[in-house]
Amino acid sequence: MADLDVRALDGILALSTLVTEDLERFEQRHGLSTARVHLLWQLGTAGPATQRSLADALRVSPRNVTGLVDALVDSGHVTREPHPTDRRAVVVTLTDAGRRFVAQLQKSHRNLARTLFGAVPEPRLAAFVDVLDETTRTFARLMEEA
Amino acid sequence: MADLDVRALDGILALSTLVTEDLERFEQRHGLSTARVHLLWQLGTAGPATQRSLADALRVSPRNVTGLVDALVDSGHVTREPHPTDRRAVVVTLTDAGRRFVAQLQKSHRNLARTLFGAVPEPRLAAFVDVLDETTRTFARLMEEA
DNA sequence: TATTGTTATACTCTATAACTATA
DNA sequence: TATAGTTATAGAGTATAACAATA
Repeated sequence: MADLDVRALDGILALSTLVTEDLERFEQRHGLSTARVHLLWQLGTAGPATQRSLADALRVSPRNVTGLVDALVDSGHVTREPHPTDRRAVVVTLTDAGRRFVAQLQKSHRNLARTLFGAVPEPRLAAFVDVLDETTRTFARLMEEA
Repeated sequence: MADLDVRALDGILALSTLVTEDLERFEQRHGLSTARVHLLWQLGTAGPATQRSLADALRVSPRNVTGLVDALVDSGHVTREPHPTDRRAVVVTLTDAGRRFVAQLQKSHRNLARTLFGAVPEPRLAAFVDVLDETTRTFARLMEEA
């Protein structure tokens, strides 16, 4: 049996893989890819945005955002609107269909959380979240230093 | 503050993202992509394999394996050897450089586990791993049913 | 001058289908 | 007939560089 810390890391990755696969099935049922769903999720949580700010938020190139927005305009999930004051920029906005999709995704996310952790007693789950939070903060700090 | 189960799920995904980014930096330092590293990792843990069995293990198409092996032969990490009994098949084997890379990757993995979880007291970490294991088993079972 | 977004180009990962050699 | 792997083709995601319009 591997060390406890390696088992913890492998466990995180295994569970994350299962969750990701579940998300991909959700995406496929809606005919959307992970990259496009990321963009929709970003719009859903942060509101309408220029392509430049989307590129920064998603940490991809502006050229990449052009392609993703093209596809999402074609599929009817977003629209390009003129920026009110900067005529170089466009504002990408969710359509009704886009908002419905994001709402379904959020609901699916909550359902998954309940399915996964609903049976874990509250004190154990609270301790679990604590370890997760501490570890994430520690790691983020270490990565900034390096 | 979101429900505890949603916080647990989001925490898993956030930590997994950080770990994945760390792995990608490691890969880039070695001039390898995630897909190629998966194949090397598979060879490192399960030993030499035919392309067909690699396609099954990685759950990608045989055609995809051809491309990945082509690239890894070019970069000197694997070789194609004739199959001892089946002249249709090739056996993909790690070179010395491939084995060194996998060994470094495993070492980096262990170091990361220690960095992440080394400061967590053993009883808390054991409880953490228990929740992780239970949740993963529950989820895997549910997905098989569906 | 600097910034926003697009066109041009290219690379990787991925898939399916048709094909060859072998089982 | 069935299987292992390759060639042919295609599409998505990603990147950089050059460019046009605007700030």
